[in-house]
Amino acid sequence: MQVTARENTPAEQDDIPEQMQIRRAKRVQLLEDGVDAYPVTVQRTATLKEIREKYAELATDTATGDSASITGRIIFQRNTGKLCFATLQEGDGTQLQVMLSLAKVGEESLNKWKSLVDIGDHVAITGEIITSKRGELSVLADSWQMAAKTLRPLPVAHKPMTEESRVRQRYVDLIVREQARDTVRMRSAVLRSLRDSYHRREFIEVETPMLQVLHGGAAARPFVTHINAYDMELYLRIAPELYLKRALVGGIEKVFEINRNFRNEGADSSHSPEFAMLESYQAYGDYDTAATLTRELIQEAAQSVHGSQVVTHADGSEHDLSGEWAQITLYGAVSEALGEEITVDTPREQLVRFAEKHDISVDSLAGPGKLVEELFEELVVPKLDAPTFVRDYPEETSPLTRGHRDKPGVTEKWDLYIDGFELATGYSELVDPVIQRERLVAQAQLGAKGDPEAMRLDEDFLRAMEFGMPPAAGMGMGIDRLLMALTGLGIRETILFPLVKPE
RNA sequence: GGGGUGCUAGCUCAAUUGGCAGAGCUGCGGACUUUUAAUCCGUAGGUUCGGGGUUCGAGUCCCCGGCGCCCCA
Repeated sequence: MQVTARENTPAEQDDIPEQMQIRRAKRVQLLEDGVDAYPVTVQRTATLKEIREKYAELATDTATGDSASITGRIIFQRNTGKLCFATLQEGDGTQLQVMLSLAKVGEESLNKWKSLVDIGDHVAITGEIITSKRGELSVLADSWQMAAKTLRPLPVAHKPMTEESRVRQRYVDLIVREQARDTVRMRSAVLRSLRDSYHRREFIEVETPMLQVLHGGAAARPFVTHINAYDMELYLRIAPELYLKRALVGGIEKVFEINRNFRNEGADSSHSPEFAMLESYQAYGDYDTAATLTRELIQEAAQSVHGSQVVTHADGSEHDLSGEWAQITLYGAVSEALGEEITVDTPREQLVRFAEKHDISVDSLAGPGKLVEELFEELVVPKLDAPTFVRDYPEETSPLTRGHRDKPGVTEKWDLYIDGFELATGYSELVDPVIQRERLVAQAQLGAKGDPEAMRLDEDFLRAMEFGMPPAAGMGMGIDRLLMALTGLGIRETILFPLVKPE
């Protein structure tokens, strides 16, 4: 049948590719035949998955006598003269073959199928459940109906799309690539596992402000926005911490939040400007409590999505997350890497010499604590593949953290590293409002000197602290990074629609 | 921020020193009642990311811009 593009304007014909013009013409042809190319509903008595499960053991070349109405997107077509095959796919990727024969549907219906149906279209088929002579489970159509005509051709199913195309047109990626679909489902399963784990431990999930008058709770550059009603600047939050602590003051003793943070910094393969973050606080816990909880959350998530605490990454490598995890101290690890003992009392000049010896550039404003962390990141972090808690960070770099109960100069803080990147951090929280104020004032003074990452003074937060926050364990974990640790994927693969610059 | 590199048909990719812009799949026409990325025959499809320049001639060389990727800071 000759298809013409009769209802397209000349301008459209000039602008759009030939294959899209043809598909538009097929849509018009359906309408002229009195057929809705986008019916409000079609009959569906079974999913493809249900049929696959129910008839899994059907022998080759069998007619069941059972009828079903199914729907799906066509992903392959194999047309012969009087018998047509197509492979339908539904949302979870389940596929099922349909067959249309001249004998069953008649010449006119078969010709319409061959001339108006394309790969990518959603169709509805009613017919008998059979197996073909090659043994393929199929629905042999008595009738077919267009469910939704696709106007753009799908990419070649057996050549991978470029990474950029996959990210920019995730909807297409999801149609053609199983791993894209699996990743969405795995992320959902991980989030459900985390929530289940918290609920089993009687934590309460809350949602704290994402639009904030003051940004705080972390050292990061915020996104700035404007509220017309008050005619003032607002910030997108960089962390929920200061509000979750207010909740703790108010008596919500076990609290967690899973939501988005926004940081106006670099965007590359491991940093996204918006990212999902988990934070939780537990009254009368400390950083050891938080470490145990974090390990269990991750192990339970691994168990629920992989069925094992030994997770298999996309590249086939196995990573054992089971059992107790290594615990090292920051100063101990750096000392070992340097081959010389360093402590909180090691003078800055000596640390600078160590840095220069290992070709590590030094920020002229960096204090000794910051320098030790930089030495750690360069010399130790790349080797931390197995899950490792790194403990006891310098007070200088952790202004919201309690000083260590035994070791002067360091704080009760750990960072959790897996596969060489930082996945989570935990604290014995600082609850003394006087010390808290001193440290926040010092931060605000840094901000006044031009450090864009420094925190501002949040008087309302300090007022809350002055009402008394119980001793508490705190923990924060990047959800996107947790997905990376469980799958081995890049961050842009774990986020369904990552931010990309417009084309 | 610096360096390198890429952008060509709907998709994935070729194109020698600067010399007719191609292939596979997809599409379209035809054949085929058991295919599995069906097969066979025929055929269409291009602002080579955008703009400027050099040249008889630019996908290719130069300049400016856009969007990626890699490395470094």
